[in-house]
Amino acid sequence: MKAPSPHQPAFRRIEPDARRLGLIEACARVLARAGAAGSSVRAIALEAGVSPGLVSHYFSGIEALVGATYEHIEAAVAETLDRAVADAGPEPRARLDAFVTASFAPAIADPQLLATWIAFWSLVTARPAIAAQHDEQYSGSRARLEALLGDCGVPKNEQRRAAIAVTALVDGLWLELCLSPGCFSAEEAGDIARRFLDTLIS
Amino acid sequence: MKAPSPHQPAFRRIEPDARRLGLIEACARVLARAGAAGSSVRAIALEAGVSPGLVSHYFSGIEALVGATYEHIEAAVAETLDRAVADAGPEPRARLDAFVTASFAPAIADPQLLATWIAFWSLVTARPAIAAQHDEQYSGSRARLEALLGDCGVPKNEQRRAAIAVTALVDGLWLELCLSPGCFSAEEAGDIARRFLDTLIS
DNA sequence: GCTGTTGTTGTACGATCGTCCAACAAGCTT
DNA sequence: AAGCTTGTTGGACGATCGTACAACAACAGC
Repeated sequence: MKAPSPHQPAFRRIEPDARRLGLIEACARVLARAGAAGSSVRAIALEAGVSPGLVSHYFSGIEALVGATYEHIEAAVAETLDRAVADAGPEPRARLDAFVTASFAPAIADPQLLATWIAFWSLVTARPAIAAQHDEQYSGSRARLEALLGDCGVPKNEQRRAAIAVTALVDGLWLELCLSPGCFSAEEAGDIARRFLDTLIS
Repeated sequence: MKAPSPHQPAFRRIEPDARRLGLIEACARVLARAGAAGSSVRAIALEAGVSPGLVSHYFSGIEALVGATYEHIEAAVAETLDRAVADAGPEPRARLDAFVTASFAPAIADPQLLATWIAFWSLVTARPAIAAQHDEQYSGSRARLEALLGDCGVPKNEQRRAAIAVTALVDGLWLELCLSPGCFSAEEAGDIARRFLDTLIS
């Protein structure tokens, strides 16, 4: 029943990097919509407007695709936070406040974003490569936070511990904000986090 | 090749509640070992030493089994924490310290325990019943913490916010401790949490 | 010991999973 | 315009999934 139109291409060839990106973004959308259990190769390929076989062609398996998706989303989150810090101006404490405030903005504290994290976390225990990827992401995130804290006068020998604490508090608030959005508001989460920063810096 | 021994029963009938519990504990072990993706009805039945059909007989589906497993594990965790608080004696601050310290003890901050949480979280977004179960667990946990904080002199109008903060910090530390155990130690996590309590109470 | 109840088994079923690969066609090169 | 490269298709494949159900057997009551 294909319409034998004069010459409508059945598909378009796309530059490999662009195709990879399209699959990664489709994976993120399916994870957000259907959760980890409903994110099959076929569902992702359909979302990307592509044949199922292409997933195997670009990724060694669906776990590799989830890993790449996590990496991509994490980079986007980090860029969003960095931009918020940059927009806050030169004052160190304002930059730190901007960091935690942006962590609870709608684009970040998004239940659908949590789906990608959960799918990734579910692989951390079993797959050493995924665990290494998580460690790298965590230490990178912590390093940025240590720099912000250092600018606010936190002594070097306390930066590591302070960064661990702030990361944990922000992540814990973020997680709960995603899991049950009605329990407390993003503003409240930001207030809690900023008040904690007061105790670290004063 | 079955040994036709004179009369070895092929199976034993067990009281329904005990059988339910056996399936729940088997589910927890499989989740811990194989993760959410590897926890099939067959794997759980094998772990429980039982036929696959029995799972359908006791639970409406595998999601219901995961929900019941979460409920069971969460109750066990709460009991462990309550016991630690009770063993700490009457002094309010010592009881609060015992609560956070126990939260990072090996039995609680266990990567295998995280698998149950992740499997459960992956259902929260899509299933309203699971979301309600999570909300109930969270508010119960927070209520216990509010009482401990109140005993330490935290004013009533600050208890809610303080409990949210402590829960988030402890959960964030717990999560990271499970995901990459080598990054920081349980003792360090306890120190961070107790120091945070100092700032809330003083 | 016999019988009735019912907890339990084991399998069949259709659906869906991830992976693979030969054939096809889009678009650049000549 | 013809050929070539290769990105892409689409279905086949075996494995595994969750569920349902008829047959069976363990155990209590008689």
